[in-house]
Amino acid sequence: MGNEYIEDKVTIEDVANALGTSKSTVSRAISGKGRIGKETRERVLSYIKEHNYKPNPIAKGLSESKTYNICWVVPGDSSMTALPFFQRCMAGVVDAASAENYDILMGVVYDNNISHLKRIVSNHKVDGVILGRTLINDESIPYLIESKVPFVAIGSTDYKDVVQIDNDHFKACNELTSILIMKGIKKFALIGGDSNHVVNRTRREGFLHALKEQKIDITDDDIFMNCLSDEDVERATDTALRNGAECLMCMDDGICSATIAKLKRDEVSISEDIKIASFYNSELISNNQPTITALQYDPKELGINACKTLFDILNGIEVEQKVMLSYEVQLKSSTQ
Amino acid sequence: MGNEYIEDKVTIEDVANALGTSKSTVSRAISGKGRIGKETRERVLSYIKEHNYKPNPIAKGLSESKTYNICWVVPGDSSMTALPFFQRCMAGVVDAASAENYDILMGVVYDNNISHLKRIVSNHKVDGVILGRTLINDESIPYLIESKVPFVAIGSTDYKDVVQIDNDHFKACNELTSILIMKGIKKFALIGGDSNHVVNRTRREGFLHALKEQKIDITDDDIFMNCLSDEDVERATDTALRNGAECLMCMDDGICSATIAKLKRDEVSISEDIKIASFYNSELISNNQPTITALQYDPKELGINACKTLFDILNGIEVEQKVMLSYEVQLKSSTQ
DNA sequence: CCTTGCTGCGCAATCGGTTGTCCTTATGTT
DNA sequence: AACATAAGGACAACCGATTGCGCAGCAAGG
Repeated sequence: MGNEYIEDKVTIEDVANALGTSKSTVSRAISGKGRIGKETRERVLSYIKEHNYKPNPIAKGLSESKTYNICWVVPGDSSMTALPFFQRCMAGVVDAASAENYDILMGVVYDNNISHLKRIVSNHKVDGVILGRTLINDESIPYLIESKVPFVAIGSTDYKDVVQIDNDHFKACNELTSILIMKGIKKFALIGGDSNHVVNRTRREGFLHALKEQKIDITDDDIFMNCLSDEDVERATDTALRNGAECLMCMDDGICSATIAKLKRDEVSISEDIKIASFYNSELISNNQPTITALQYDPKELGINACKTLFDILNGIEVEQKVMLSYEVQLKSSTQ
Repeated sequence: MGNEYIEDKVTIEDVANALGTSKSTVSRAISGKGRIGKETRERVLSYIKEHNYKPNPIAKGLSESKTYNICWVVPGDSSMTALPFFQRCMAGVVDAASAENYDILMGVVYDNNISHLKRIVSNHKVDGVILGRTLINDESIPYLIESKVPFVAIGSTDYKDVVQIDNDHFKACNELTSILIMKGIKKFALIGGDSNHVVNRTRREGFLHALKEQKIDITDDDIFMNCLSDEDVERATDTALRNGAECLMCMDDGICSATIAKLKRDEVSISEDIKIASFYNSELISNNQPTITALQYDPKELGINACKTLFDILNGIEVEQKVMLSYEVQLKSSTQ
């Protein structure tokens, strides 16, 4: 039973015996909580360091009712998680969690099939949950609320009382679009992704809001949502060009990358024949020639922020219900 | 302290009290181990089901010296993990682990910086480790051996006594190349990825072995390793074409996808002007027109297999030192 | 000199399970 | 009827930490 590799595991009792003290003294020396002599404390700490003792988080967790684990929920369909955004965001979560001696447990949900998440939460395997993205009718949110597990959503949602960390996609897309309008563009097309994702809906709204404000016309024929494959993007691009679009607004880096490839293949010159902008910048497009006008966010920052916020909640610290992180508009040659 | 959401947690003692039995009886009813009456067992089980009691894995883990967690080690640089292969492979690991009530803890390593992995292992947070890929001089392997934690590597390695699950890349690449030679191709070029990855080195060797066997010449000028960016691939493609290559062998789906894009942009007709094959098939290239000759593996199977093998090790079951999973050669129009 | 108060530390209970041991019954054998 | 045997279940120890409580020792105050 158990694993033999733990054979050389040092317990708090071993340390206590070796030092001729009690377990409580060792525990207090480590935590710094409770009353303990300065000298004793240092003696314990130096012994621990030397013998490489690490408290068993399982035992620690049992007595503290903690797991020292956080569930990171990602969609199981690879299309999203494969994006650099997600990788960076997770890196941020991992870093921030590690700093608090926490680890990341993968929760994989398929669209709205949240059985894996349910198993993890109902088994009490985590202290909190970070949702990697939000859907329009996200079943995981009501479930998490009902189960009372603390959680933070990366992305926005209409559910009430949900702590959300997000970039201000509405404002960003609105601003970028407005700038392009100022530059004289009058006919836009939007090539968008899965409309089931909140972020995509918000980006569309920010975009449309700018058009409305500046009284630029657009019809549904110029809006191509749910472009999930390269073929979808190609079809959308073809139609948009035929409809006389002056500028293609790509909803994310994946779509933009596919759009660029399509345009190059057709020898449509970016900036001369057609302008193009992306609502999200990443290495998928950042090395392109000509350079691409895009919105820049910091996904790692997003992950770090979400994780830190979750820790605040776990520690009973009041947190803001909704935090909007900054963004940057990067005007490049593709819209010159 | 702790989390309030656990407030409604039902413990084994609650169940025992409600049924007028002892904790041990409940425990034995659940595990099926030890002596327990059939009737009692069913009474307990039905109560548990009805009241949705789930044993606390932390407590269970403490008494069994288990964590019910497995560390899934992935490279932190997004280039690899972003590939569909990795996503599928992880899905397999998650599925197989879930089936045994195990969960996946993320271990993120940056090239050979394995501090995160070390923290997880030395903190005893997992029962075993699955390495998502192997490097030529993989520092994580000697560390894992030394720490005595059971682990399985997806991919091959020269380190001794390491349990490895892999596709037979050597044989597969050798076979595909041989077939293409039979079809009359005499001048190949290889566009390859990071030579620090074992899989890439093995694919190259399988490829070269076929050429040698069939006495087809190739020089270092026709082998382009370490193509990490699209630009690298484009440069390699240009040079290969100039050198008179008849067939471009792409080492993986990412490279192949970039190669296809480059060829289309240059209006080089695939199959007519140049033949092309990929050592790995995925949706990055599977929808292409013309269809692409490629090697097909089952990454999910790989993940499942690795996880099951790890469980065997944990359960003291003898396992094969090295398992090679099957592959399939898919001849399509790109090499007609 | 006795009381008060504080400090440092050990004892033991606790977290929620698992499992070896022992006691009580029911069953089977002669 | 007497006894051996097995089965079912309760008890308590244990996994490795944390933490409330209490006790000893010492300094300060009256």
